[in-house]
Amino acid sequence: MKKGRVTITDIAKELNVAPSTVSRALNDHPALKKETKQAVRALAEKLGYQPNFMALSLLRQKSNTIGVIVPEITSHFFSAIITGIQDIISNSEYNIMICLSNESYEEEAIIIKKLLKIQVDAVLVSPASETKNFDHFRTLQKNNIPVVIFDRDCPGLEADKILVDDYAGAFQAVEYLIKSGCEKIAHLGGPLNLSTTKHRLQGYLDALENAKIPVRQEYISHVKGFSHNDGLKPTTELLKSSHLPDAIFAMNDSIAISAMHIARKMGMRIPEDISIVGFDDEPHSSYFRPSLSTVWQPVYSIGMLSARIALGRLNSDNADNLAFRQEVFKPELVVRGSSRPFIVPA
Amino acid sequence: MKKGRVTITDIAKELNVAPSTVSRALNDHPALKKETKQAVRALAEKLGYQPNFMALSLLRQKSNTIGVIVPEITSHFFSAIITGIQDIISNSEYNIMICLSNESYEEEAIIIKKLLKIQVDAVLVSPASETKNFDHFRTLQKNNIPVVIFDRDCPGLEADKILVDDYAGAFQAVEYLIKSGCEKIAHLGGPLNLSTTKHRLQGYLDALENAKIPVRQEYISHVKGFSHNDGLKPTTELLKSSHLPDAIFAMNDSIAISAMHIARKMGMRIPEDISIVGFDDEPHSSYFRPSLSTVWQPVYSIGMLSARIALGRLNSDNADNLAFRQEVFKPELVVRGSSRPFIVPA
DNA sequence: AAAGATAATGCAAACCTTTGCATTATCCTT
DNA sequence: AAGGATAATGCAAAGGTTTGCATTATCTTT
Repeated sequence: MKKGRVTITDIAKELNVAPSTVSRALNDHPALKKETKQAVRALAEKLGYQPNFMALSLLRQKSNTIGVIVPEITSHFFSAIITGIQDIISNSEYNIMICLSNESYEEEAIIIKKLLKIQVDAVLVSPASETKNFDHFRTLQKNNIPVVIFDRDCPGLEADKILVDDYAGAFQAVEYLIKSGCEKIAHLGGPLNLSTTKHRLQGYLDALENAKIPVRQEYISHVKGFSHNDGLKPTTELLKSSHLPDAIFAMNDSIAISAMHIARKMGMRIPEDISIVGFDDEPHSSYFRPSLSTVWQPVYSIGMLSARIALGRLNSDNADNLAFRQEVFKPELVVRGSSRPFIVPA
Repeated sequence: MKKGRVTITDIAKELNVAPSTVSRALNDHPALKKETKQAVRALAEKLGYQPNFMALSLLRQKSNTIGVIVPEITSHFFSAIITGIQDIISNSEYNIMICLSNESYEEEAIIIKKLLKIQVDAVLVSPASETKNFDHFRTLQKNNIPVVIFDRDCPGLEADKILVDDYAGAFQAVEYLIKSGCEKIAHLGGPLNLSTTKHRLQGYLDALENAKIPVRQEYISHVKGFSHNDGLKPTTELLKSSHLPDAIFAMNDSIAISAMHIARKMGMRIPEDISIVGFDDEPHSSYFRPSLSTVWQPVYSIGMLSARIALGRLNSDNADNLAFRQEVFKPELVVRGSSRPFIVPA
């Protein structure tokens, strides 16, 4: 008995042919007798031959692996994007390697070194909230590894980008709040160096200005994290202020939920006393009471398109000179019970 | 200029030594002059030498990759487990490859073929709900790939297993409902071939029997999926019945949430008219109103332990003859607002 | 200084597959 | 039947690294 896997050489020996012949038979090379091909294939089948992936990788200098870097995976937002990516990539010859930066620049840099080491063929990345410098992404590009940025933009970095029009989403949400009669609209925002939260803030500001409502700094707070617990303290402080807001536009659903929680705890009625609008439209958001008004994003599509673009870069030979693509998805306001109704006039 | 990456041979040529010497220098082989080592290392550093991962893989016949198969990733449950796995593996020499079976046996089988093809060193898997036959996992084992099963058991399969005592969790939950005064307790269960939901059902049944409460078949329904929407119809039917239950024990939080939703829609008060208890303790569950009583599971620990056990198998040489480990975590009942209070007598 | 011991390095195979080029076998044509 | 054309297959390198064994260089000892 031979040890280990069946190799092309095993088949060659048994058939008294050269390994190259076996290789050609399995790859359907034209200059080969039909009988030879059939004999080789039959034996390969019989022995359960499986090509050695590592040998192939070494030969082609190609790992057939695509790296995906996300800040975290426990929120629905990123897990849904990843599902979209998976669904596209799993139908290709590539495998994906998911890495978590935990919103840390340092971890992100380490991940990139790791991906460089295993020689991934492409990288999809949504940068950590801490990340301000993008040279590590440029390092990938210098090594001829295409980089696709999704959701969170990297200003100044030349790369394919799949983004969401956070500005428009925020503007729309705040405009709606204003039209529904709110005047004292607060914003629970996120880190300022993150494109998404920065644009949401800008949308908020411009919607106010557009309606000639003066901006009040005490209505704007910047939440440290992105999960429920992170929103509790800022909301509490906001609602303890002497100038009580009549609406809160939160940077995401989790924060909006914790705002709802605190507001109710303080005896406020939603939406009668205060309207609350989130961002993301997580699946459970519609099950809260009242159900959460929010801004929907096409998460699954973001994932799929990012993956498709990466595959496109990998499959076309002239990929390098192709201009970078930048796609911006439109989010959509979903009005539910946590904000006052407002019927758009015909 | 040389093309492509710097190799060990490039360094060797420039220093007029053999590639083997360079290799030994970089690996700190004892039989090498200090000066040689230093010279090699200096040049390697200067040229930015990076060992070729594929060549190493080929040589060692080892991909340094661990496959992880989960049914889905959008629920908090699996994404938290994966985070636990990641946190352990990322500190090792291994990389992980996450694959989604979408609860499909067929996709699971395809994934395993793929993992076999890329020659992963180990596989962590939580089988799809459809999966009844485990031969594909045995195929992995036959190829000397350790398999670690987590959360969902595979009866009859010999492997390392990290499970949760779903039976105890369910029993505890239902026992509590009984003690809090509920008598007509319904169960929204899952697929019967899944160990987790089967054990939860059994815990429910035994808790009733233990309290001498007769089991009523019309109180037991089997939900097709695991997400909010899947629970709507079964709950509606349950609550339309002439024998209205005074409690619902749902197989997970999402289903419990949709049960809460429907119950309230039908005008029932929670927990006055009906108590509702879930399973999983997802982060947002405590933010619902009323907050959801549920059974907490140590998701992160499940992930970490699974990963540790896999690494253990890979690192010990005598791994094969080591007995399989089976660890069963204890879940914990978390009583919140969706069920009637009950103070345990001292 | 020569022999023997030891330290330092080189050679080549191994891991597995593909592929350009060389070679051999087969066939056709005159 | 011989020459040339063509069909079929083999050889060997390449991809990058490690490692057992062989070899060379250096040192020690008498």
